[in-house]
Amino acid sequence: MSHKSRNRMAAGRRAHAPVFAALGDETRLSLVAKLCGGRPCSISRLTEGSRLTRQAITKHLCVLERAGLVRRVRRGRESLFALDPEPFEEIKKYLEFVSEQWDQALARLKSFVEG
Amino acid sequence: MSHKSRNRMAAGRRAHAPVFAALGDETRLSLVAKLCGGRPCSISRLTEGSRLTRQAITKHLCVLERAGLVRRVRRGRESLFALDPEPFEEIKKYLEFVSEQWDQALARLKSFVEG
DNA sequence: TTAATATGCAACCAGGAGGTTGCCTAAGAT
DNA sequence: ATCTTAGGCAACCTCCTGGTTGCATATTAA
Repeated sequence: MSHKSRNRMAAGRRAHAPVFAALGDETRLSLVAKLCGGRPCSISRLTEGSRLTRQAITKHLCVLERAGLVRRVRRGRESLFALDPEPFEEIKKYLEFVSEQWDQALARLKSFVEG
Repeated sequence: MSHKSRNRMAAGRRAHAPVFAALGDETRLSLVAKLCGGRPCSISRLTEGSRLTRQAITKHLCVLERAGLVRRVRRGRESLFALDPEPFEEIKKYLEFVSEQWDQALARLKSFVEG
């Protein structure tokens, strides 16, 4: 692997780790699921049906926001949150890259064994 | 959305959250990157070039192992670790599902506005 | 104006995560 | 048999995380 490629991968790690971390929590995954509906939701609305406090949900939303997975826009007295699909696409590409590397490595090992 | 579908999604969250969490750390992503090479690596080998202790790396490997991202096999006095691509595929599918839901929701909103 | 709703802010707490050190055991190498 | 290397185990520390409660503030509704 080239130096450039290695640096790119290291940069990718720094960028992707927070996104993975933000998704690494059941509560936050359920928030993401609710926001998949397409229409922005207020904090109160997102808290409905949860056993957690509004503040707990707020914190989780902040985590998602810091990771860029969600955007907040203030409307009147409420904070509306909506999904941002871009980071999802990013880490999907990253996972595809990992799979690809893995497959190529296996192919090399196979040809080495056979050759 | 149907009840079945909702239950399936909740089960998916329970299954996927730990995987995302395991990937939500730069050190562990770099370990994954090294293991993408295809050949199993010992703990000492994976520690080489890191500023962390062998024990720290061991802990990270245990996290990856608990999440199913990595498999350990003992050979002589060393523990060899290899990637398991299956969980990667799983969360990739999950991300694709999220994107899909999002796109469909957007399409519905669009037709609602236009109609 | 007054009441109700939606949110923000801060303090606080328990537990877990990431990391270190020290010591012990097992397996190769000489 | 002895030395060296790879790894496991446990204690310990610090900081972050997930969660709570209490109170303050800004809108909206009556």
